[in-house]
Amino acid sequence: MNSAPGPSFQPLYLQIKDLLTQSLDAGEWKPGESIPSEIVLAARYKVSQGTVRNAIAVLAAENIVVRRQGKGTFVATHTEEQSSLFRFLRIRRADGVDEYPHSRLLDLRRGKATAEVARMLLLRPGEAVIVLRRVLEYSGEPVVLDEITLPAALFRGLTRARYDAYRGSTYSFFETQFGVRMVRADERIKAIAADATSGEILDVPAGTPLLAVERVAYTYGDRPVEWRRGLCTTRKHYYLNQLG
Amino acid sequence: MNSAPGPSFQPLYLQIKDLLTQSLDAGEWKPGESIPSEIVLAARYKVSQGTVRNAIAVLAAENIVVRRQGKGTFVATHTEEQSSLFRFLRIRRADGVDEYPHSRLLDLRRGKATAEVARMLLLRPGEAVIVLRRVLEYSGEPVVLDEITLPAALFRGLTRARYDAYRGSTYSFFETQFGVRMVRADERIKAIAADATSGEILDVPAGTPLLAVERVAYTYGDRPVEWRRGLCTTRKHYYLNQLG
DNA sequence: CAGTGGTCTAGACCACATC
DNA sequence: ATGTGGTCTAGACCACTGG
Repeated sequence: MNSAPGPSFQPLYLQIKDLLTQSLDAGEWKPGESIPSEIVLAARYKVSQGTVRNAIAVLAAENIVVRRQGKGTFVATHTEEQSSLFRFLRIRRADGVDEYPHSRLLDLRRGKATAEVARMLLLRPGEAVIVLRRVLEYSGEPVVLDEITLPAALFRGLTRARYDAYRGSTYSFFETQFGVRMVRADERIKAIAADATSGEILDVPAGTPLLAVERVAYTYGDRPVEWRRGLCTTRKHYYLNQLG
Repeated sequence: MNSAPGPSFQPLYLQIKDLLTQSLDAGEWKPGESIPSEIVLAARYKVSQGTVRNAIAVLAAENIVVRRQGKGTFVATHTEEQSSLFRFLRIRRADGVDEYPHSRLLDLRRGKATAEVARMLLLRPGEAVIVLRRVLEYSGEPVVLDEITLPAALFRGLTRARYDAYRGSTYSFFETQFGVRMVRADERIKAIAADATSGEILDVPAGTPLLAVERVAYTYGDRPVEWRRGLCTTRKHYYLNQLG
């Protein structure tokens, strides 16, 4: 069933991968659900099972889907899977204990995209955004002060009450409540001095060195949908990174 | 040619991968050289070409080898390959220009492993180590102050003169001069204040916030062979990380 | 041209999960 | 027992490299 070379020079399995990605993006299969079996997909796309396997292998390597022997292939989710709980959270306790922090929302406001945010999120300057400020607490102690900027168009109905009512990680919240699934992010880290405001919130003196972590997060198709800046005390915590 | 299940429950291709890793570790093929073709390896190990492909695919995913269509499969190296120039160097210029820094060695001394270093490098406390201090300069400006601790047993003959004489990255130096190839590293990042010494070297006032990046680097078989602590000014630079 | 890795297929069997 | 993904094989052909 080898398709003719055609105008596209992409290998078949990457074309299949793109088709699967489109279906995922369109919501044909939702996070946590299983996608059709390899045999069914092979019939659907008129290719061999091996080619489908190859396509799915790429999606699995990108953490878009998760394969479970004997059960099926599932759309990855931020909701379950402790394994990926720390995929987008690199702050760890210095004493080595694994702890997932509690989030406390400080405020939520609607505003217009600044030039910088508009550039990062590919919005028009002045386009409507939602800005959340929150604190991440480990064992009750404030450690991270986050400012999260979101395109309002994608997060209609996001209110303080809904955020507070949700149990789970932020990306789980975005995924289940707004259908926006984060698949990738870039971070830029600097060291800065705490100012009066952030120092007070994080319970450190002004001037204390903090990690400043700026993040752009992307959904399917490399579309940026979140801009974030976190200030983090590293008195009892550190940022963990694995270089492969 | 399916081998009997045997006492090992590992799939064949992972067993092949381990055999290849052993050969790499033993220096049968050196960095930059090509390994035998898939067909030759399949004959050598009495398995099908597909199984060898699978084994090599894992090694390629771990950046242990590099596959080049039409040419062969090569042992990855820190010496060539601009693509991997920044794999272990995450500090970038804030203005976006790609620049590889120049290294200036401050001093090199021999000493004994402290308890902390011994634990990190799996040495006996007091075992001989070599400690390098150096500055990374971008466009002539000091940006990173590194302290690098190495097990003396693996780096015999490492002298200031040899370090200064070498042209290329540090890991390229280790690889070509001492046969120690880094394949993986863990980093822990904190924000600290510059003290008088580091401030002077990095040309910032004491108290300036700096990134403190601690690294343990590993060679084949997850053996730790380098401990490093870098202090980095983030006035014109940042630490880049990609979360996948 | 020959040799390499890259893709695709078809089929067999294994390991695991579920009923 | 059935269905899933995981492994392994054998063979064909494609795309790229270099003599």
